[in-house]
Amino acid sequence: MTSQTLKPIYSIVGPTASGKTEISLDLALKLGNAEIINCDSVQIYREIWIATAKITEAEMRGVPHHLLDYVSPEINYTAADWAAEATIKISEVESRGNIPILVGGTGFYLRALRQPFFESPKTDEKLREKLKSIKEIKGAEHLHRMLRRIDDLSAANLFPRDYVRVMRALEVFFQTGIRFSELQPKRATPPEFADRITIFALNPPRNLLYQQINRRAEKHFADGLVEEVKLLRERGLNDETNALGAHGYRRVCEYLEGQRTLQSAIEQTKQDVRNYAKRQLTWFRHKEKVIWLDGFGNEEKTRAELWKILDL
RNA sequence: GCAAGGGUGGUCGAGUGGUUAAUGGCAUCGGGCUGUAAACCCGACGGAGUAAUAUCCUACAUAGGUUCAAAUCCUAUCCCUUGCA
Repeated sequence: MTSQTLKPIYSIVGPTASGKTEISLDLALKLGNAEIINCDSVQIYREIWIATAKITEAEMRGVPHHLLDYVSPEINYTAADWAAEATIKISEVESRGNIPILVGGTGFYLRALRQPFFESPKTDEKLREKLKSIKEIKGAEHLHRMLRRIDDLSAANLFPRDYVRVMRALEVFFQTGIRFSELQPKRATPPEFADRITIFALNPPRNLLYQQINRRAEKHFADGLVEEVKLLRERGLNDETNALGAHGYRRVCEYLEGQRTLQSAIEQTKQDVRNYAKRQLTWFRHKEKVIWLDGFGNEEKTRAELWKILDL
């Protein structure tokens, strides 16, 4: 089969605030038979709107959107959960004769889809709580020492303070009795469609991107981010959830707890998002084979470049 | 005007005669990351130079001085903060 006859799947990635939504929507409209699948780890959550820059019904202009705004914010969703859902969505879209476009900034999710994880158990929340309290009391390094005793190889590959990964390795062992390092080489086979995905990555000039991020953070606060968080908390949503851990939300929580001023919450949010954007770029530079589009997604020249590549 | 305390690298902030471009935080840049990923973690970070060393510059408000040696002590000047007028 040549690339001409393969059914294409497109993906638009890039740092936050680079204009992924705009360009992917236009791509979908130009293709005429495309459906968008969200690939952003925070936009999946319901009820958190303002600081996620979620597209509205009206803005979708008739293009079907999937895996958007569908998970309850109490749930701590994972990359594996998303990958499983996305796999199903892709086949559904294609069975309708349509083209899937994966859009979002979470490189790790995209990777979980294209190169699935090895077989390992779901998170045991109770166990995680237990490990967390050990970390609080004895420090991250103590967890690393525990890991060294049961799985020296994994421990050697992880920094002592990287407790998120150390905890996962410990959890896998406690839940299965098998060392994480033994499981790790047992890669699952990639899905059939993995090689059919063409990834485009937006790459606006760094300084302009940072400016855009700052403006957007200001706007989110002006649009009532604080009120949104207040409502969610009044409804009993815990600050510890992934959903409230998102940029902006976490800083508003701190503000509402009296730990910082409103102004400092705004400034820190800007900073968080800028740092995040840089990490996203690092990911796409090294982890995925992407076609770079220099510029914002809402710029004419960026679009023109994409249409040219796709011969549209 | 008087009194007291200050002026340190992009920024905040330690240091208060003696390895050393100067602890640490932040920013910035680079990187890692297989079930928390908008998370978590690691590295570089005065300038020039080298593949890397070496080496050479320039630095703790400014100008002098003391000393073998000064961001650190002294003098003058400029500026800042607070208190009293």
